[in-house]
Amino acid sequence: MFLKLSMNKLSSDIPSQEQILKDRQKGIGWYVLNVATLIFTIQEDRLKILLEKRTASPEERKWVILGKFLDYGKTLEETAQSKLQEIFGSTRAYLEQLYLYGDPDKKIGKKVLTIIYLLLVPNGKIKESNLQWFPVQKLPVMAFDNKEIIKYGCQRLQNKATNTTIVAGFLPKKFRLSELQKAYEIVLEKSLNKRNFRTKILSLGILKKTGEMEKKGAHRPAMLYQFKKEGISLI
Amino acid sequence: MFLKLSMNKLSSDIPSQEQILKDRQKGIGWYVLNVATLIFTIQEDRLKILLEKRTASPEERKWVILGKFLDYGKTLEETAQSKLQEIFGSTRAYLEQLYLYGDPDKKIGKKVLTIIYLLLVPNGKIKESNLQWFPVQKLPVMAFDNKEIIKYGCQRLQNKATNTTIVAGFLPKKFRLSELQKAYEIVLEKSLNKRNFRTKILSLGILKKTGEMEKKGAHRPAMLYQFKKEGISLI
DNA sequence: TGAATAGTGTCTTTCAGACAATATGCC
DNA sequence: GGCATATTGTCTGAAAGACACTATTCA
Repeated sequence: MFLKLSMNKLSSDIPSQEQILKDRQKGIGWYVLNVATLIFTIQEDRLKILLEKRTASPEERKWVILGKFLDYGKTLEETAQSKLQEIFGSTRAYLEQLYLYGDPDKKIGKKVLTIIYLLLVPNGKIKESNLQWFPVQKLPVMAFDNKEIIKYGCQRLQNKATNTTIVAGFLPKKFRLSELQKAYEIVLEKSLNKRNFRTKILSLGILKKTGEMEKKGAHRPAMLYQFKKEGISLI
Repeated sequence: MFLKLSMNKLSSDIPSQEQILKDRQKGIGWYVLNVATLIFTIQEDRLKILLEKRTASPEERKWVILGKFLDYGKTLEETAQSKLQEIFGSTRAYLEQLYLYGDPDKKIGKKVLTIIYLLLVPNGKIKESNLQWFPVQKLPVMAFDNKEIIKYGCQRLQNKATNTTIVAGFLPKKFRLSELQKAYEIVLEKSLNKRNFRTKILSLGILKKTGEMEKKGAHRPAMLYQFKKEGISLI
């Protein structure tokens, strides 16, 4: 039955059974690639990650990292970002490749590879209902080994935050220096000295005043800054 | 013809044509994974990389990065290291995953993914004749986009050398401090102050004296050091 | 005027960088 | 002794860290 199917629908961009069998002889496996996205944001002064609830077994009702399989003709980045488009209706985000997992299930030979992407978004509203933000300090019951993957992602984020401006990915385009400092403090999980933070960040010459002030609350208004160029810099 | 073949040899660890076609409908592609290894060493006070000469077209006689396709039941690391075993008869090396390339050939949809691994080996003898060490400053004519990949690998190596002990991967287990300094100088492409280098590296507390001295040449003998633990540390 | 956050002055400690001296082997 | 590399002493200036002060808004 399925042989008929394969004859009719064989398209140029999919491998033939013949090729796969030949490759098997030569010790070459065929795989699907799961593009997994660790989508982080800062909400309520906490680092949060976006997760999805499983509706099918196995591990039904447990939570998982978002992911999407790679399709022919798409790049990895396009695939990772298309997730953002679905969820937020926007693709403004910092995006970075983290790690490819390819550990096989020794018994059957696993046919799924997983590439992890790190995405930082300014706090956004979710359009889908099966998704939810969770503080990384307080994750729900997670399926498979997803908890460890998140831990690894947090670690990389922290390392990167130590010597780059990566946390800028959490902020709007224009921001107060105290907002930037707060973002660092949340990610690094330690408080910073205001005087030293401001001196350091301004001495790098990567920020510029917008000229606009933000008046909010019963206190002195703050200058709004923005980065001179997109992307992250070393600090 | 090949349908018959597929019926006879269908094994449990390879995907069926039926599954691949179903996946195609759902926007899921199937790929082979090339595990590419950037194998670096230091020879004659230069950073060198191990390359292979192509014997088939296209790009015949041009040089390429070493690589091996991932097979079922193997891990990525195992695959990368098996290359070392073939070449040097040993797998002692520093190994680190760098980057997954998945940019498609827009016309046909590329079916090969490439994961780049970085490997540092102490200067070793090659068993195979179609391989050759090349200084990274003086690469031969290279096939495809391999030159850019090597450039990227060198950059990552340099970045990593700036704040870790990664260059230890080039040294034998026991070494002189001046050897270690030399390795840093070659990778970072700048000379370092002897006094400051020694103070810094010793203050980290990651090295210990072996008690052995190396007498070589008409000068004061040097203490041999070794790392307290395997792997790389921050500096 | 007081509460709250923005922004600055300045001292101390630490560390990177530079230069130079002494130590110990072999010939 | 002379050469070559190993090892150590010490000065200087820049940056990190800590503490305390002044500035501006609103209620």
